[in-house]
Amino acid sequence: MKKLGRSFFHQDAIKLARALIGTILVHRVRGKEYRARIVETEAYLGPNDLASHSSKGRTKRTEVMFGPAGHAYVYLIYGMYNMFNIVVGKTGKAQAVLIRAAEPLDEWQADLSGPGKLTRALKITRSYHSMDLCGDRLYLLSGSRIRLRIKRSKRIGVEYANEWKDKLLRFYDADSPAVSGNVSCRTRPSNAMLL
DNA sequence: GCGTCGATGGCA
DNA sequence: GCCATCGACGCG
Repeated sequence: MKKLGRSFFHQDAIKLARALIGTILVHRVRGKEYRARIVETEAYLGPNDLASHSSKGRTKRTEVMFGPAGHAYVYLIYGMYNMFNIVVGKTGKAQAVLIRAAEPLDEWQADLSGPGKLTRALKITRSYHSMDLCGDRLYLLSGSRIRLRIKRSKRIGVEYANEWKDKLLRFYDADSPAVSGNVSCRTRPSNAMLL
């Protein structure tokens, strides 16, 4: 498994949202290392995409999305949840991929089956906003993609986005119990436990 | 197993 | 006054 570098993140948001499924998110903090396999993402395509925060234009919060790829876009939603996104695509296109769900790896037990639950368990807070993901603190590793079945659907929670609300920009591992809204992830052991 | 609803704070 | 959410509650 190789650390994913800058050029990986320069790909278009749709390609990348798909390519990120099965990769490993690594967070090193206070002497510990948390690793999780990403199983669900959403692509946000830039200022034309009414579901994307970059459609509001450049603000203090969205500024990082207009910069180079491979940085974190983290924001607070509903007063209590942090959303973790990766800035992707060509510089200035203001595209991002939201990381929505993952499976914990190693001996670590956690419920990462939703974007708010994922950041809470992985301890990704707003202090990570604009962090370079090509560093040593929070980064990605290529994962195994054999027998990977990726499905797509409309994005979650963007009903306000007019003609953009139904576009198939959510990607998920069809065989993962940790995909958000999947009831079986609460009644059945995770893939990691079955080994 | 479902639908509904309240929490809670930054942002435009 | 919105929200790229979650979890608790009531139902029958």
